[in-house]
Amino acid sequence: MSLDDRKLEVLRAIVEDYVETQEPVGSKSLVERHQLGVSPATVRNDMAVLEEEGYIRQPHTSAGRVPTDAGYRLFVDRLSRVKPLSPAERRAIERFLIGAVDLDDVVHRTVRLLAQLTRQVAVVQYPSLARSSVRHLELVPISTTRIMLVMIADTGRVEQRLVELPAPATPDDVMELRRKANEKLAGQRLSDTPPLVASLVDECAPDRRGTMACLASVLLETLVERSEERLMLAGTANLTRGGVLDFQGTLRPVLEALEEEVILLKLIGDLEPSKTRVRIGDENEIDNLRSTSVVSTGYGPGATIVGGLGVLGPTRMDYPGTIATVRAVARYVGDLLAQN
Amino acid sequence: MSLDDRKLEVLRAIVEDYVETQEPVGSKSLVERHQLGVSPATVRNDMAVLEEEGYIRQPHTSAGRVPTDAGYRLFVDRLSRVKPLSPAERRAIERFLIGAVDLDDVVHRTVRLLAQLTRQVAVVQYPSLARSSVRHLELVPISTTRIMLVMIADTGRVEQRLVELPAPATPDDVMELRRKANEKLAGQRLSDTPPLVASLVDECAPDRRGTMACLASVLLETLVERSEERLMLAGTANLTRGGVLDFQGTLRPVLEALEEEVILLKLIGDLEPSKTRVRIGDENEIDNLRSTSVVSTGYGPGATIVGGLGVLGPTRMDYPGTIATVRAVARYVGDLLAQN
DNA sequence: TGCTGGCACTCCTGGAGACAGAGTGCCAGT
DNA sequence: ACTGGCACTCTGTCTCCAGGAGTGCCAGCA
Repeated sequence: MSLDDRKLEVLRAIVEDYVETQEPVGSKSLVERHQLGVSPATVRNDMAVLEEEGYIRQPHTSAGRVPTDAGYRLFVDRLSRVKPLSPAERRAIERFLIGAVDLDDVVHRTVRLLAQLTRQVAVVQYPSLARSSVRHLELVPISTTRIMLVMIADTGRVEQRLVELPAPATPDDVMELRRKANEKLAGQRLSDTPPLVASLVDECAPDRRGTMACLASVLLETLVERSEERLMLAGTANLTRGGVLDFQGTLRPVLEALEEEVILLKLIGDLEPSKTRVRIGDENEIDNLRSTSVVSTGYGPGATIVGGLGVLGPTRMDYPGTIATVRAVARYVGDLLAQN
Repeated sequence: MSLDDRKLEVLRAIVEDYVETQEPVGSKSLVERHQLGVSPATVRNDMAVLEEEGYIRQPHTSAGRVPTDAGYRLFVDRLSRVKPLSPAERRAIERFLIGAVDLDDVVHRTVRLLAQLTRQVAVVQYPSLARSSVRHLELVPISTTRIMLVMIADTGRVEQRLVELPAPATPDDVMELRRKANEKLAGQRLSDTPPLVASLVDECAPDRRGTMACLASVLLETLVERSEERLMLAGTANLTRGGVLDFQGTLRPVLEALEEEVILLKLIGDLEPSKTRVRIGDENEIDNLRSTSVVSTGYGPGATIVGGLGVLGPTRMDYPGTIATVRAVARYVGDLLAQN
């Protein structure tokens, strides 16, 4: 009982109409709005099959049909035509992103741009430290037992940590560590640093080795273990678009989920391939987000990926348009980072 | 036609009941729940006067009364009894805030704590740079025409800026500027730095003065003019508490306003006195927030104030409790900063 | 003068019933 | 295999009708 072409066409029409009108779509209006070349009765038969197969459902008897999560999935995988960005959108992206002075600025502009273009909630992850290389390390003594560690990554990300030393260190100690650490670590991926830091201690004069080892271990811990992901959110107001109709009842759980950085990272932080990923409704692992869809992708200079970005909205969303926008923005951001 | 004590007592009772039940309160239930010592009929007369004076109103004829913004204002100014925090709340504050390692961490914990305790939207401003002193300046050459400027303030705030130089500078130039700048600026308020930077250039050897002046001016511009306020938000999910009843219809405009940092800064950034400030409904200058109330106060180590924090919720809020919580949290945060 | 009980009035709320509209499922016909 | 027709079902909306809550006013009482 496979679906023939017309049935797929009917599904496509249902999805498109429902996304646009937000109302269950019936057989009659369907043939009126699309050139299907058949009568409503025929469409009804097709619909019955599609419902049987689980791609659409009726909110109640004698109402129109609404796509199910599976229906959207099929639509995204096989039916959606690529929707190229309008020139206006392209221009908007460029205008918005050029003139960014900072990594902070880039992320900030990007997330707002995404929210505005897709009219949904946008999330942008800062370039992941784990995927960055060390450009420079700076150690600033604050007191004898406290130093400020500033790391500048090649992605433009700058992290600072206040490091509490277990034992006092002289400024000379700190400066030596600073010099050595930069020699050893500059250009290295952050994830490769642990063995390097260890070897760094070995090269010290034996009488200073104790202090240095202690310093270095704290440094290491701070760099690697406390290296957090950061991200930025925008467009939560877009959740209220379409009234309380989306998000079955309340958008409370959605807002709650959006407050948890861990959750957001899970959503956009699957950076394996450079493909755009779409999670629809129940495909989300987070219970609070079962009524939403997430479109996410990785970005980075050239082919490497350093972070993720994406948008979140109701399952009833314009998938082709959203996917196109997310991809385009990710590419522009990548280019921007590459120039740096 | 001034209000006698009993009328004020009636107003207080109305506010308290309405805040609790979220339903218009009538004369009968009022005398049942409060020991007013008079009959419902008398209370009705008082209510008529209170309505006349604009402190309460009826949603419709023959419904109970609801406080107006003016009513809440009077309540806050003259009627609310101080509500001391419960021991549980005090403990929650302490437990939440000790163990913060970072300024970032402090702000992060604080904003979540505030949101959780007040069950409203919380906003915490980072210590304002304008009110901070320079502890240390670090200049890291990235290339000949780019340096990374890192400023560490006494409040623990760390800012970095990528500075684009108009002309190439040697590492020696940069190091000299770094040394001189630290000598001159350490311990100074950021707002006092401009003349100091100018004098700094004068002390340079004449042949380097050109480069240095150029460097210094960029430095100055970056430090002072691009010094932005930062802040953190939490608890937006709390806006959905109480259904769509609060926020006349939609909370859309509220969410929109909360996305604008400028607006948030206006809300909590009036740091003149160390008094807690309450803005009720229409008292807010932002149109989108006319149906909300904001309780804000300044915080800082000791008596000085370096930043603001506060919460935002429906005008129908527990003012005494919220005020007490905001004050207490601000004091704890101030103490925490003072220890640093 | 100030408080109280009583009473008529207003208005919201919720349930019941009626009706139009939209959409379906099925069946017989082409 | 598709189509037109028809009966059926369900929703949404409207109206109507009580029930209830609360008020405003008035006359009586301390």
